[in-house]
Amino acid sequence: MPKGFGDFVRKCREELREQDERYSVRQVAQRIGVEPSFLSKVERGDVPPPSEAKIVALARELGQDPDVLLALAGKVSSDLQDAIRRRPEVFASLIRELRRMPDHAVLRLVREVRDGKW
Amino acid sequence: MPKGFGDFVRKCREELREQDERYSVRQVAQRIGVEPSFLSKVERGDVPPPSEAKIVALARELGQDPDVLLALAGKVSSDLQDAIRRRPEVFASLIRELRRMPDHAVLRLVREVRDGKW
DNA sequence: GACTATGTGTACTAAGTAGTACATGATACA
DNA sequence: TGTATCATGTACTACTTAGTACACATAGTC
Repeated sequence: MPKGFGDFVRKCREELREQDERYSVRQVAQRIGVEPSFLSKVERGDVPPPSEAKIVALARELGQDPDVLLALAGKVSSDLQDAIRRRPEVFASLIRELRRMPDHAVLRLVREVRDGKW
Repeated sequence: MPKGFGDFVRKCREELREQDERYSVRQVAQRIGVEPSFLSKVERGDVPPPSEAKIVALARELGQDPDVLLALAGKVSSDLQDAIRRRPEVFASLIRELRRMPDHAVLRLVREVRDGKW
């Protein structure tokens, strides 16, 4: 783990804390359902990032995109994995094809699909 | 694991074996770099599917699509996961958008991208 | 100056992952 | 009839995951 996860979480939490006392390690830990010492170690990169469920809870708590936080933790949301596993050839070829495309190209694709031309 | 993985591997291997003696548990195990007893247990669902590397080697050996075999094992190829992790928002929205689309729609998309219209 | 909250250090654990090593009994063949 | 090959059963292990439990030192506060 390239240590980005813990730093990011700590930064987010401390920023929120400037406005609201309820964003201490202890209180956030309690709200997402882990021990304070564990969250402390996670933030300092002392232990690897927690499970997907806790990361999603943390993202909620910090007002961050769960997929981004999961990515920082080196993970991919299990519902995305499910989608790929259900149709491996299709999604594998799609992702490999788009891997090297710039963001705006992929996003244009998303919008076209969403606008029902398919 | 819904037990499909082992059965599928065994079926593939035994089919190949009708033509070629070299597809015994022992010899295949040796070629993919595991103990025969381990492959035997894998095929019978006695233990969970092996690591990604072994599954890919097995797919090669059996002439199967690695992504399909990985999917049967409940996994997603790590290079696909990497692609998603590098741009979580983009790929997450893309996959969630396409999740409920029929195969032919997604494949048409793949072809259009490949044909450089983007 | 006792009380409380805060962040952190130490020690431990239960379950899962990914196999190896070796022994056994059956089968084939020469 | 030995020997080589086959599939499989039993036992064990090192590593990782995902945390808990509790003690500790510090800082504010009533």
